[in-house]
Amino acid sequence: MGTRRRGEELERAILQAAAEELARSGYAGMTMDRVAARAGTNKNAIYRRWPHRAALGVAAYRHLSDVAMPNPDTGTLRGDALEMLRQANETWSSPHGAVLRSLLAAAADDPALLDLMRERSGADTMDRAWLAMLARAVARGEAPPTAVHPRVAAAPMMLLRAEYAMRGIPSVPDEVLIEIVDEVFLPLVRGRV
Amino acid sequence: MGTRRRGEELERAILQAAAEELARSGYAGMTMDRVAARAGTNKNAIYRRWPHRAALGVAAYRHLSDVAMPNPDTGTLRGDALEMLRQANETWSSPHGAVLRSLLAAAADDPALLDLMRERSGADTMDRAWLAMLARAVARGEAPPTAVHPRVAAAPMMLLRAEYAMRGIPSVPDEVLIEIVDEVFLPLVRGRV
DNA sequence: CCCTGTACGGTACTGCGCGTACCCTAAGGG
DNA sequence: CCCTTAGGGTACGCGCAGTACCGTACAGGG
Repeated sequence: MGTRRRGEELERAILQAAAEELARSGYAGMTMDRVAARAGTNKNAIYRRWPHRAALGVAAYRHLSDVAMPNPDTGTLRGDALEMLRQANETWSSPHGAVLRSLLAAAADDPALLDLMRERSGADTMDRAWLAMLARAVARGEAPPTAVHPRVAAAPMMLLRAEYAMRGIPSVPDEVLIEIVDEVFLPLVRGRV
Repeated sequence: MGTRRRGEELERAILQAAAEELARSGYAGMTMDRVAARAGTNKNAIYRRWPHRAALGVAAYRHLSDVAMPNPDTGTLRGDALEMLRQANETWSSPHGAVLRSLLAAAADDPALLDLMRERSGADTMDRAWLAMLARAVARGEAPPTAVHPRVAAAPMMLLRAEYAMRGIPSVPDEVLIEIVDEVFLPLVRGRV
């Protein structure tokens, strides 16, 4: 048979297959044999590139997602915060987000996965976006300067994440996002004198 | 050999063995074979009582834990909140908490486990304790009446939980608890006018 | 244009863990 | 005292991670 794929081409095929398996069965259901079969190759070619399943999982996730970091500027702190949460909620509810959640869940029992996820998680970038948002609010006189604080910036996303962890999974209703902003985030900003 | 255990006695022995395995290796590392061996019996006796590993895991967890709900009354809102967080942190850092976290992690991939855990999580009781705490602060004139709100009450524990999810595992340092109280919880209470 | 090293493909195998089947044997109630 | 019931011993079947071996196509240098 003429064409035997090599190098880049094969690697893309494997990542594609792994991503499809992730989307279909989650990380727990992604088996090396099925990935190999779907890619039309065998486990050898996979293990020659990634040392274990966790590495492949993270690589496949990276392959299908280049998440654009949102940076809304609606003119009000409330509008910006709500927009950030809505975009995050949308991302995490999507099939793509299901993959991410599945990886995060698995990471709790798999230190290798946890390390791999931490660097790629984009949490830092997210925090910076929130801090920038707060700085703009301060510049507008909408918030006291003391509101620009890492814990304040990280709180809303953490609450949203905890909401996901508590409910089964699917999607957090918009009312919850509004409550997080109106009952927690804005009072918190206001209270930091 | 004269004595062959039956019924209640055997069941307690199995649960005890399962709890010890949970404490030693977490849920992911609790194997049916080892539980059977430690209990001095075989998998037959286990599967006759619980349909699958998840059921045994939850049953074993219940067997070794009747968590006392803390209800501190230090005289100040700050003292109460810090005490609640410290006790939660201690519980979750303990072997017992490790078991709980391990079960929760596994629950993300195992719907049966998730259902079993939800009823036993004690989240409601926890929220009530925080609301009572806030009500006392209001009575002392330490907080505005509007601060008594479910989202406010739930926020600190959610932040602590998110902190656990982010870091690898072991224990959240006390400084973080203090920051959650001083930089988030108290300003939040103050800002709810 | 051949020759050789390297990567791919095929396959088989170890090790482990869940869940099941089968058969023998001790308990203990009628 | 016997007969049903439940425990004990053991051996499976199955699926999956990761490894080993070997033959073979491909690329690139001579």
